[in-house]
Amino acid sequence: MLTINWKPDKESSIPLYKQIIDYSKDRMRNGEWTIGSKLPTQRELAKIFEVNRSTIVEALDELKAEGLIEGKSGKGTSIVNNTWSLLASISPPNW
Amino acid sequence: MLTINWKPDKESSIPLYKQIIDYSKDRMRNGEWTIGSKLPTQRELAKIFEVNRSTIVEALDELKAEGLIEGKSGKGTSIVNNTWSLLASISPPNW
Amino acid sequence: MLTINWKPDKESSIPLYKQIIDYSKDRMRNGEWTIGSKLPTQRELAKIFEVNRSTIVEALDELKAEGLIEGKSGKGTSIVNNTWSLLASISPPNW
Amino acid sequence: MLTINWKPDKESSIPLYKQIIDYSKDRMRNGEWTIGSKLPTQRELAKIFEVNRSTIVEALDELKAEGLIEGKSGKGTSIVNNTWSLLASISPPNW
DNA sequence: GTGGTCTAGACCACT
DNA sequence: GTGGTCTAGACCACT
Repeated sequence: MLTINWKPDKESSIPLYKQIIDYSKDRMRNGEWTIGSKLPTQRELAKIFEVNRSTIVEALDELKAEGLIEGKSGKGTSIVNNTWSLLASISPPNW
Repeated sequence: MLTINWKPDKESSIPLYKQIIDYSKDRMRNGEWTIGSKLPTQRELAKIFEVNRSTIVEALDELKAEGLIEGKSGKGTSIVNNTWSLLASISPPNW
Repeated sequence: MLTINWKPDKESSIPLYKQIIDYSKDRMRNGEWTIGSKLPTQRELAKIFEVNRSTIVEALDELKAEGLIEGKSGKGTSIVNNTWSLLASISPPNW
Repeated sequence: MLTINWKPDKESSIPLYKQIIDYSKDRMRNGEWTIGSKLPTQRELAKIFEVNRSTIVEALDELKAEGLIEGKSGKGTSIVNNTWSLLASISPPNW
């Protein structure tokens, strides 16, 4: 299980769910969140980040849509990392 | 009639109507917009600032509420400046 | 113009827009809000009730759907009361 | 789950939420959306129609008020069709 | 000026 | 997970 000691900035003009997405991607890029590792449950994440669980759902939805994580009902959410997607969001390749 | 060559920044995270309020207060503080001078019509302001007229109405509403301007139906809007109000919004007096 | 000195209860489990609908219907039933009288503007109601204008719009939408009020762009909202509709919503007649 | 391949026309002068209401009623009239079938989630509909979820909610609110659909927290929205209501909105009977 | 429409974002209740 | 509620902000049409 991943450990997290960070909170989104509620004063920031960047939406909470986007801050969470960015934070998660950073962790994956850094290799801190490796493929196969499991995320805390949505309820736990909500407590850790001190946001509503719906905000967590919104962030995870996007990460799922980008193929970075995978959630199976009742089995938690895991990193299925996709290096290409992450690289692409930094700077597009010039092939 | 006052001349204006400034536009709010549509990319800013500061709401358009707030940028317009701030800009107006600055002009009054600077003494560029003196008591008694008339503002362009709402429609003209909308064109000048490149925003919707409703956004102008919203900004003028607040300036009116603060007693800085006064609008009479069919007679345009004029500065009735209130130095105290403006000072107050910089730093509160310590009486 | 109707005078209002009431605010919805933000702590209540009843949604704000529903409290506003109920309050409005009560005023009409009591005959305090008579046919033809004009409501304050949506923006004023928002200030009076200390809610967002969207919440006002949501409440007025329902009253409109029930044929109790009528809103005209640029001309405000008026009571067009329908006694039958109001009675029906208290208790169904037993004919 | 119902399949949808249609989008409201953003250029139309008919409000988006009204287009969505009309489209939905047509589907029900045609018998394509049968009683008991489930609609996609509000968030999915928003993506499909390329509008904000609030616009979806506005449309569903009306369909709900007309008794055509029913939404249950955490359980999605289903068609509870009311043929009379639909017929009535095409042309009133001449009894 | 004002009602109407729409977007973006967030939280809650209930499952 | 999903419907329901609410806020803040902006634009448009019509007067």
